[in-house]
Order: sequence, then structure tokens, then C-alpha cells
Amino acid sequence: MKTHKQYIHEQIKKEPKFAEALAKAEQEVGIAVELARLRESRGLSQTELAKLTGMKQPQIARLESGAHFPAFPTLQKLLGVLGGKLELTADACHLVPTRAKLASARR
Amino acid sequence: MKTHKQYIHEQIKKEPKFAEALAKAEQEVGIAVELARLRESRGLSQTELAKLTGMKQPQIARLESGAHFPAFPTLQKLLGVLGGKLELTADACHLVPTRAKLASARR
DNA sequence: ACGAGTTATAACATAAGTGTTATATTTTCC
DNA sequence: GGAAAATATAACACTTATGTTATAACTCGT
Repeated sequence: MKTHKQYIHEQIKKEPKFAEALAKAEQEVGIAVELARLRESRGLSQTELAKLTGMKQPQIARLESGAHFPAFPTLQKLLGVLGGKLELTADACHLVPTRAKLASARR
Repeated sequence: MKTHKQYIHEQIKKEPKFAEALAKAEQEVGIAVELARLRESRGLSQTELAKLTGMKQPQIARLESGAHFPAFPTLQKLLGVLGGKLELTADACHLVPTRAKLASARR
């Protein structure tokens, strides 16, 4: 039986662009998933986070689904509530949870 | 004679929105200026950096002028060539020069 | 003062992200 | 299994960033 890794490896051999696309996909998923994790670690629902940041729930969902990259000001709004630091390099991107200035304004 | 700080302070008293606008402006200028500094520290011209990143010189100029926030993928392209890490929190943003993987493909 | 290289501006088409509302789908808990 | 909360999708107008070309303005060295 073929492993996932083996399969990926073959694809890359056949189609070099695959690697690029994969890396991009993983990055996007990366920040998306980390946003969700950070929010959950703070015990907030999407709706609550939305209220606290002045955004709407579907926008949070969109970001966490990796539909697109969050823009700079959006990230800062989120970080303001979630507490955390974004670290971005050429090939990786992650959110580091920092102070847990947790939302008093809960539901 | 009035100092710059005094002036700013007065403005904020008169017009609360001023503080907000100022903070925003400073952030934008922040990343913009740091991008320029990082590029210069690597001894690259805008044109060279543009070539190395597959962008065009005016786009580099635009970013360094603070006309707008660079988007995620743009930042990663730049970091790939300049070497550096972006650190973003709710109220600050700076580029940290790291490895100086300097462009062999000079002019 | 000239010319080369560098940086800045302007303009416009395209792409990507946001704000918003409405509605579906999934989870959770009784 | 049904209600309530939570999350996801879809659609649309609007804003922001990019890609591009052309061209202006500035800086230096000669």
C-alpha cells in the first residue's frame, strides 16, 4: 500500500508545479488553522471573536477556512483580542500565543 | 516655541480621531521604512530587488512609500530575497533582519 | 551641465480581501 | 431525535493591493 508521503513524492516528480502549489496550500492552511487554534485556546466562539473585533462571524469562518490570506489590519484586529504574535518568514508563518488578555466582554 | 510632541498632544485633545489616524500612519510608515532599510542593508537597489523577487521597481517604491500594506504573499517574496522575519503584534510591526542570504544574481 | 542610475508618481486594469446579509450545515447537549 | 448554538457557504457590492507601463524627479560622478 502506498503511503501519503510516497504519493506526494511521485506527484512532485511527475509535475514540478505540484510542489509549489502544495507549499502554497500548506501556508494558507497554516495561518488559517493557527488562527482557529488560537481562538479556541482562548475559549471564544467565532461569533464572540467577531463581536470583540468588530468583524462578522462569516469573515472569521472564511479566514479560518483558508479561503484567503488575512490582510494586515485584519490580523492586527485579531491579535488585539486574541493576544499573540505573528511570525512570518519566506517559507513559514505561525502565530505565537502570548499574553492571554482574555476578553472580559464575554457573552 | 511649541515642540512637535506638544503639538501632537493638542491635536489629540481637540480631535480624538487624530490619535487613531496617527497610529495607523505610523504603522504603515513603520513597515514601509523598515522594508527600505532592510533592502539598503543588503546593498540592493529597488530595481535589483524587483528583479530578484519578480516584481517591478514601482511596486517596491510604492511599498516603501507606505502607500499601502504589503499583502502576505508579497511579504514572503521579499523576505525570500532579503532574508528577514516579520513580527506582527496588535500594535507594532517590525522586520528583523536574519540570515543575509545575499543575492548572487547581482546586476 | 550631462548622463547614468536610482527612486518616485500617475494611471488603469486585474486580482485579492473585506463587510454584509441570508441561509445551510454541523455539533452539542437535553 | 429535537432545539440551540456554532460553524460553514454563497452572493454581492466595496475597498485595498497588485501588475504594468510610462514618465518625472532626484543624485552622483565626470
